[in-house]
Amino acid sequence: MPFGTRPLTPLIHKIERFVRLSDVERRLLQEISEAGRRVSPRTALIEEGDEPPGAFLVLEGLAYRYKQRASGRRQITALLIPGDLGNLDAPLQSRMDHSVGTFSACVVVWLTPETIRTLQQHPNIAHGLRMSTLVDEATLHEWLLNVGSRSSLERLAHLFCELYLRYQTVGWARGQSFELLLTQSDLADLTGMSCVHVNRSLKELRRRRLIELTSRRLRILDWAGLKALAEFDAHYLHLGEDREGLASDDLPLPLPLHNGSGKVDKQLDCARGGLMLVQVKHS
Amino acid sequence: MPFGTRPLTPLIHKIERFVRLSDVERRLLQEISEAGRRVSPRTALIEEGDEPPGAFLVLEGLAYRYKQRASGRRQITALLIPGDLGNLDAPLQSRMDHSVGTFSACVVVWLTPETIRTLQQHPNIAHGLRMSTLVDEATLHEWLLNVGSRSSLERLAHLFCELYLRYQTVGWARGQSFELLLTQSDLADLTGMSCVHVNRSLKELRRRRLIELTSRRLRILDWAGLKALAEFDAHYLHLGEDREGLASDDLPLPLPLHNGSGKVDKQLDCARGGLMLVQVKHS
DNA sequence: CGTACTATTGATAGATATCAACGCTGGTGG
DNA sequence: CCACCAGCGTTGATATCTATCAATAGTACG
Repeated sequence: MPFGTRPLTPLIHKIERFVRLSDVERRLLQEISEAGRRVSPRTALIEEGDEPPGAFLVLEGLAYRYKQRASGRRQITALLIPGDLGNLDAPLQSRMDHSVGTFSACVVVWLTPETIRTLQQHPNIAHGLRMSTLVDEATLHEWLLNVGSRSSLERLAHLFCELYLRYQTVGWARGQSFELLLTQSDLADLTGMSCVHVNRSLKELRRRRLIELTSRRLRILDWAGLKALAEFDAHYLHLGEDREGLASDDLPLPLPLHNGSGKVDKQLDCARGGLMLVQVKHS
Repeated sequence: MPFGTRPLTPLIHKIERFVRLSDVERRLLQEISEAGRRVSPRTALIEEGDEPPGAFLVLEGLAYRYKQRASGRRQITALLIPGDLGNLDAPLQSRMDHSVGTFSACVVVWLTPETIRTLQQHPNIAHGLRMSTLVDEATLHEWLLNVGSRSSLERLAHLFCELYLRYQTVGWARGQSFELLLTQSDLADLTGMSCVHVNRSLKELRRRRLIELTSRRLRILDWAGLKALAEFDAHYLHLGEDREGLASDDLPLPLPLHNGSGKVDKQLDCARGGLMLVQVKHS
C-alpha cells in the first residue's frame, strides 16, 4: 500500500497500552493495517438502518458516529481517531442504529467477520480489543455526563482535554497542540450546543488564555486551568499505568508507551518534536 | 430462597428475546437467580474508584449507574430494571469509573468471575449476554442523543417511552401504566435538567393529556402522542422480532415472549391483564 | 404529631438558541 | 487569471428556555 516507509499501525500502539503482544500477534495486526483505503472528507461510511458492513479500523484522519433526528439536528456520539475501531460486533446486529462518517480525509480498513474471528483467537489481541471496547463505553458515559451536566464552557474544555490526550497517545499531538479537524458546527453537534454559542464559548476560552485556536490548530496554553475548568479526570481513557503517575495538574508530557523494553521509543520524540512517526522496534 | 412459587427469572426472558436457550442453559440461569440478596432502597452498591466487586444481576427493583461531580451534581447514565446485568467485564477493570446504587428496594445477585466464565461457556447464553451488552450500549447512545439534542419535554417523553417498553418486556407493566420508582429529582439527574423544571415539564405532559402520574404510577394516556413528541423509535432496544411487527403508532400490547414452547406463560398474563405480580415486596 | 423528604408554585436571573448580517477564505469554472 | 460561490467564522439583537431562589403544601413514616 501506498504510504511510504510504513509507520507502526496505531492499532498496535493502542492495544499495547493494555496488553503485551507477541511478535506473531503484532505482525498480524500490522498485516491487517496494510489494507487501508482512502476515504474522502465528509463522507458517509455507514448509514443508520444499513446492514452493518463489518467492522472497521481508522488508520488516519477523523471519523465519527452520530445519530440524526427528523429535524436534521444531529448528535455526535463518538469521535474515532487513528487506532480506533468500530462495529466490532457487527455480525451480531442486523441493522445499524447510528451512522458513521468522516470529518477529514481518512484511511480506513474494513474487517470481515472472518478477520475478526481470527483476531479473537489470539488471546492478547482479544483481551486488548475488549479493553478498547471498555474504554469506548467509558467514554460514552463521560460524554453523557459532559452533555448532561456541564456548562458550555466546561463541555468544550472537557472535549479538548480528552482529544488532546487521545491524540497524544497515538502520536498525533505536536507539543501542546493538535490539529482540530472540526468546524464550530461540528463542535456544536458534539456538545449539544448551537454553533453561535460554540463560537462565543471559544472566544471566552481564548480570553481566559486557556487555549489558542487558529487555522485548525488547537494549542493548549494552560493545561492545568483547562483541566480544572472541565473537572477532567483522564482515568476513563485508560491511557496506561505509566501515565497514571503523572501529577494531576502538570502539563502531561508524552511518556513511554508500555513496550516492555524499558527504553523510550521514537514515538516520543515524534509527539514532542513534531516529526512523523517512524517504524518503532519492540523487543 | 424466599420468593414463594418462583416466577421465571427475568434474565431468561431477557436472553430469550435474542436467542433460544437449551433446557440446560435455562436451568443454569434459573439456578443463578436463586442467590438473590435484598438491598435497601437508596443504597450504594458500588462506588466510583472501588475495585469492581464482580458482576451483578438485578432481579427486582430499580437500580442505576451514575457519575458524580465535585459540585455534588450527578448524572445518571443507566437505569437497571429486573433482568439487567452490570459489570460483566468487571474482571478486566481495576477501578470502577462510575457508581451504582439502588432507587427502590432491590433483589440483586452477585456473580463471581467463575460464574461468568461458566455462563460464557454456554454458546447461547454467551451470545445472549453479548446482545444484552449491545443493547446497553445502544441505549447509552440514545440517551446521549436525548440529553444532547432534545427539549426538556421531549427528554421526559423519551425516557417514559423507553421505560414503559422495557418494563412491559419483563412483565412489570400493568396495562398502560407502570410504577415509576423515581422522584422528580431523580428524573432531573437522568435528563440533565433541574428538578423544578422537571416538575413543570411533567405538568405540561399532563396538560397535554399524554400521561398521568399520581402516587408513583405513570400511566400513558396517549402512546402515539408521547412517541411522536419524543421521536421515539424502539429499535435500539432490540425487543425482538415479535415486537417489530407492531404498527408504529399503536399502543403496544404485551406480546408473547419467545419461550420456545409456543404457549404464553404466566408472566405475560400478568402484564396484559393488569393483575399485580404476586409475591413482590416493595417498600 | 413532629420530621424529613417530595411536590408545587411564583418571581427572577442567567444561559443559550435563534435570526440576521457581514467578512473571510478556498475552491471552481469561465 | 479573475469572478463567483459556498462554507465557515464572527458579531449583534432578541427571544426562549431553563436554572436558581424562596416559600408553601402535601406526604410518608416513626
